[in-house]
This record gives sequence, structure tokens and C-alpha cells, in this order.
Amino acid sequence: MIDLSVADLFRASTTAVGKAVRLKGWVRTRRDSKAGISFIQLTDGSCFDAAQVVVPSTATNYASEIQRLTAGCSVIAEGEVVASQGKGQSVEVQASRVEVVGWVDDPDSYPIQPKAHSFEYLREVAHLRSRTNTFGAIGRVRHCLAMAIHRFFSERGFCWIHTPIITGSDCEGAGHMFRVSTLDLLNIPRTPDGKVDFSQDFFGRETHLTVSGQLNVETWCAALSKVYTFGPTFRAENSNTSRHLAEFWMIEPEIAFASLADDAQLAEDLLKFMFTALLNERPDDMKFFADRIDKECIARLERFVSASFERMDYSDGIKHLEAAVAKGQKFEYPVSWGTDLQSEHERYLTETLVGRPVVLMNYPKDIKAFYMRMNDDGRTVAAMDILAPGIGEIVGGSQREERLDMLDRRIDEMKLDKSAYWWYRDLRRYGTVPHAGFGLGFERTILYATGMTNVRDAIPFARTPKSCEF
RNA sequence: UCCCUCGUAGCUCAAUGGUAGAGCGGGCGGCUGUUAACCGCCAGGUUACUGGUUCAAGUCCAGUCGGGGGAGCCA
Repeated sequence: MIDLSVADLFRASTTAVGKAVRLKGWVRTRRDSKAGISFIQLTDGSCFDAAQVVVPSTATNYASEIQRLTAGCSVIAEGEVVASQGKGQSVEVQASRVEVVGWVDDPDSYPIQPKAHSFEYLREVAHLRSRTNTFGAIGRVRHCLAMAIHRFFSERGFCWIHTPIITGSDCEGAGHMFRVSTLDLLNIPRTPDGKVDFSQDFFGRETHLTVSGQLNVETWCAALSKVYTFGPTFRAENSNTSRHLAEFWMIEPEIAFASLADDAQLAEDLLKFMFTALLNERPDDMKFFADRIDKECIARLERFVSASFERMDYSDGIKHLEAAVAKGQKFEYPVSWGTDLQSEHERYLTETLVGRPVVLMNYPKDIKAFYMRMNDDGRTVAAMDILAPGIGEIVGGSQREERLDMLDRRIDEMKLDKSAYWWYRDLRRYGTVPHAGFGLGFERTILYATGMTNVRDAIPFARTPKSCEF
């Protein structure tokens, strides 16, 4: 008797015929033939497909237990692998014994039924939605992509840097932050002038959850040359859209002795590596997404990995948009050099004009962050966004300003507190070097790969405004 | 935060201001190996909540709560 996962069973297929095996998992459906046979579809999450377990009426618990099995029951099935008489699977398990490990209380209200549920409903039962076809597939796809990311960087000599979740910088500059505090909210200590006395807080200062690992990872880039972060990050923005989470995962590489062009090439190589791995390693799940969620998703990835990204200057992007307007294209918001592109503008460039991912580079300095490197023209910075059809901005990055005098000028221009950046500025004082990096939103990447349309369904437990049930 | 929209059985959805229904799921029975099996019967409802208009409200009006979509912000 050998223990097998369902994936093992199908991998072995007909070579396993005749072997005695044990499967452990959950009942997806049960179908009866009163002639004396029940069919159990058993899943254990190891692959998309369920195994068919055939239980004869001669089983000692056939009437007492087998015929009472409903969706969601957990079972251990022992039996012989046989070639399937039916269609739909190469092999099945002819059970000699099925032990019921866990029953489903009140089967008529078990939330997960063998039918199509809306994603909105499944979010309300997030502790059980992992048992569905869709979310099982998402779980495996998410893992596959995460491992591909680590493999890509490791093979190229990058070190994974575990940047902190809690930060003492309130200068990370990407939106509202979640406060971290152990102060008693009912009895807040005050300074003589009435302000909150954070010197009595846990860290002796004001602290928050990080909104980006970038500033910290730059310090390690200035020593290990090629580094990246991959972890959760937190934004307390009141964003209610299908593309925003309060807690999401981001990949942020940082490379030394590198330009904006190197940065864009790294992003392109990474994305292609990830999607190639996905197509190779999860064909079962991708077939499901193509069948039931988005019939274009496999073709889109195949196109993605074989086509080069379009590279376009921000200024040229504006020219294309203005030309489109002149030809009758309607936008809700006006297009002009110096303003940030609206979603509709980004969509036009990547979906209508190019039809492929677009790397948009060299943005006006006034709409970008202080740390981005000033170009020689004095009006643009070495920033890039990668826009993907259907998703919008998937990558945002830049070459960093490595010249201390230029960095200080930008900090002053933006009226930021120079002293708060003392250690970040030190990197420019001690052996500074041109360097660049970007941030890749992990959940948005999963949407692009699978054809799913809401990031709340691309993460096991979504955190959004007014929602943190699980 | 703003705009739009939705809330009816465990789930997916019907119901012109006039007796709340179907499919799936569940229970029971039938069916000689099924593939989200099939056939029959049965059970299952504070129509999100509060108030209002009306002879009469699931339906119209106001408010509240919740879900979703779009915008902004961003990844």
C-alpha cells in the first residue's frame, strides 16, 4: 500500500495499474448507480483534476456511510489502481475500503456546492473558497509564479533581501500608511504641548507598516549589487477598485551599476520567465482558466513571451495620444505634456495603439517621486511604467538619483524633510553608484496571467476598506 | 472619498403595484459504470434593515447597512 497524491496518480497513469494505493482528500461529488456502485470525485489540491474512486456496494460501510457522503467530506480511500472503464480519466481507484474522516454538518447549507458560484459570494466564504476549482487553480498558479520569481533571480545571482515590515520612516511617500502602535488608545500619553507622545510608544518613535521595501533594499543593493524584495506591503488608501488591496505582495528588484534601459530589460526578462514557467508547469490550471474564465489567456501569454515590449518615451506617448484625439478619438480627460496619464490613456496606448505591453519612459519630473534620476534635459526623470493590455500599470520603476546634490535639490523642491532621509542620503556620500529598480504588483500579474478580473480573487485573503473578516 | 448599480430559498436567478416561483443543492424513492449523471416526489422565505406613500409594496419614496462596477490614488 503506497500513499499517493492525486497528481502522483495521474502522473503515473497506466503504469500504476495493479498497484495498491491510498488517497486522502475531500469529496467533490458523489454519483450513485443502484446497480451497486458509487463514484466519488476526490480532490486533494495537488492538481486540477479530481480522482475517481469507485466504491462497490459490498463495502462494509456502503449503506451506512458511502451513500451519505456529500460535497466537502474528507475521506481516506484505499484500493487498486485500474484502467478506467469510463471516459474522462485514464485510471481510477477501485476501492476496497473508504474511511470517512470528517463529515459535513448540515449538507443542505454547505456553502460550496458542485456548481458555479459567483466570486462575490465566494469572498464571503473565503475560508472555504480554496476548495473550488477556480481558487484551487489560483492557489497553484500563485505558488508557481512565486517560485518562478525566486528561481529567476537566484539563477542570475540576485539575493533575496528581507526588508522590514515595520518602518520608522514616514517618508516612503506612497500614500497613507497603517500606524503601528502599542499605546493605549483610551489613555494616550501627551507631550506638554498636547501632541501624542510617541517616545512612550513601543519603538520610542512613530512607526508604520511599510508601503515599499525600496528604500531599504537600496542599501543592500549598494553592497550586494543585485538584490530584490518579495513580500507583503501595505497601503491605507481608501481605494475601492478591482485593482487595489490594502495588503498586497510586490516584487522589487534593485540593480547596481545599471541604467533605466537595464531596468526595463530586467522587468521584461522577469515577466517572460514567469509566464513561460506558468505555461510549462501548470497546463492543467491554465486550461481551466482558458475554458471557464478567459478563453484568450493562454494565447495572450504565448504572445507575451515571444514578442518584445514596445519602448516609448512619455513625450512620444503624448504625441500619439494627441494624434489620436486629432483623428477623433474621444477621451474624458484632456491630454497634455506634463500631466499624468489617465487610465483611459494608458489603455489606448497598450490596447489600441500597440496591442502589446508598452514600456513608457522618461516622465516629467513634477509627476514622479523625489528619488528618480534627473535627465539631462532638466525636465524629465528616468522613470518607467510598464502598461499591460487589460490591466494597466503592472510595473513602475526608475533609475535612482545617485548624485547627492541633485537628490538634495529634489528633496528641497518637494519640501521634504532632508533629515528624515539621512541614511538614504548616506548611500550617495559613500561610494555612490548608478542604480535602478522597479516594483511589480504580484496580484495584478496573476490577473493578467489567468484572466481573472479582481485582485481580491488573486490573494488567499483579501484586505480591503471595511473588510477583514478572515 | 465621489458617481453608478444591486440586495428575493443554502446557491444562481424569475415575479406589470394585486395568491412569492424555477433550476441547482438537500431529504426520500427509482435507475446495470457514472463524469457538475439522469427521472419522480418532498421540505425549504422576516423579499438586507428602518420608516413612509397606497385599499394593497419584493416592486414606488427616504434613510441606513452590505456587495459589485467605474473614477481618483497606485502596484
